[in-house]
Amino acid sequence: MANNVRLPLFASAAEAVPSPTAQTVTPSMREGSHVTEAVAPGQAQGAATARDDERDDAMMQVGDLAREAGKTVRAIHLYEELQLLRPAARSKGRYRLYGREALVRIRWIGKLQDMGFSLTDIQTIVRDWEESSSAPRTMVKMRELYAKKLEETQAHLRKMQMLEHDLRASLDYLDTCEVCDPARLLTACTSCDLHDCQSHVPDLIAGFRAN
Amino acid sequence: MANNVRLPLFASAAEAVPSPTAQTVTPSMREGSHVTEAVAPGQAQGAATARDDERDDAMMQVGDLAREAGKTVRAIHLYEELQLLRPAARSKGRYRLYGREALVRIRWIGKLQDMGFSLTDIQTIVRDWEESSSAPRTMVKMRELYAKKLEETQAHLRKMQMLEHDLRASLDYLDTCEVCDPARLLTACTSCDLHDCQSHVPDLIAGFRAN
DNA sequence: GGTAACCCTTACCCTAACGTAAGGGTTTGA
DNA sequence: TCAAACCCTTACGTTAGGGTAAGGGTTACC
Repeated sequence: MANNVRLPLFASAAEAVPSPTAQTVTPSMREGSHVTEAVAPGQAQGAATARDDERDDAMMQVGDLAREAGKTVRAIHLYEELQLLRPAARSKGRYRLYGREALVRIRWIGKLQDMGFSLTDIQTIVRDWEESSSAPRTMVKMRELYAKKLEETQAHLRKMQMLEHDLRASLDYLDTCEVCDPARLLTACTSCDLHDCQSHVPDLIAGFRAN
Repeated sequence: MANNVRLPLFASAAEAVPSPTAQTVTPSMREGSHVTEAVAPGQAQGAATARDDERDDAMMQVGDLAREAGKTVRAIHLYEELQLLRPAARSKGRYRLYGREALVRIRWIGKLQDMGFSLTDIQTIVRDWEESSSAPRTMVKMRELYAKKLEETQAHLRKMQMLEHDLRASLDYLDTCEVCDPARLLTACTSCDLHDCQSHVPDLIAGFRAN
């Protein structure tokens, strides 16, 4: 489970506000379609199949899911290819159909990615889960994973906080420059004495001319 | 300057503890070598050329610099190719030679990367700096850049803190699993009532079975 | 029954930041 | 004067997470 990789920072597209161009965003498919329910292997079978069509669990097709999850259809296809996500069913014409848990799943994937798990890492997690032969043992395993990730996350937070501090220091430093004569060149900066903490120029400033 | 890209999280190799296999880490090159000083264009020329060989500013070659900066030689070559870093001089045999400012520069690059700037972004920054015709105007420009990045960084921090929270919640939740009977299967979890906050299973847990 | 808006599968494309290898000089210490 | 340890340039390889396009069905609605 490869660590030491650059992590996501400004990526995940939150919730994706439904674009105003799609006024008639119908759930695309009426309830009465012929549908082949994909019974999850090894799961309780005849549980609750027919009696749950009260709310908004009308089965989405992939485009709807993508919109709601703030992902692209391609991404969802990819997750499926990697066995991270399975459509709950297929329509007569082989359209993928999803229930609301798919949203939970996709958000879960997104959060894991944001924490720095690669899709390959997530594949491993999913496989481990599916091959589980003992609930508590699997849970403890997952706990360890999360515990480790928590530490990494905290380390990352500390690092980012230092960067935040560096940025603030630089902004402070640069504030002074506004009173400088626009005719001056950068070469004059070395002998500038306008800045408060003369002694140590912030790293993010020093880097500019260290070449 | 492309925003919305996944940011580095656990990447940069800090300071790279000099590996114990390299006991004889000599600065590799005696002082008296024939060296062509690369006079930075447009910089003060006959400033301090001969009278600064007291300390440890003996000119490093690329391997030394790499070690001290915790980067690979390849990375340094790349930075040079992208015009982000220039060797202070070359030896007679065309070896790159660097002073200590190169370290400042590399660390600067690293911090910018960690904040989410791509090398291409940094290229732009460097170009802007080098083409500057007014110190304060350039400084203000850089300030704006940093100000924007500070906001992004803060947003990222908030996000990561939420993830940290999610992780903690999951760890709490999973604590309970240790008292479970190892013979139980995951399918039994749906009817488990051992967890404290029964009502909402944490996202990072719910995701496991939402498939 | 026609058509716009979706969806399906397959498959090649793309970028960033290096990694790695090849073929050949350079330095330095024994 | 020789070898180990560096370094140089050039250039192709790699990985992750999708993007995009092609060719061809499906659905829903009029």
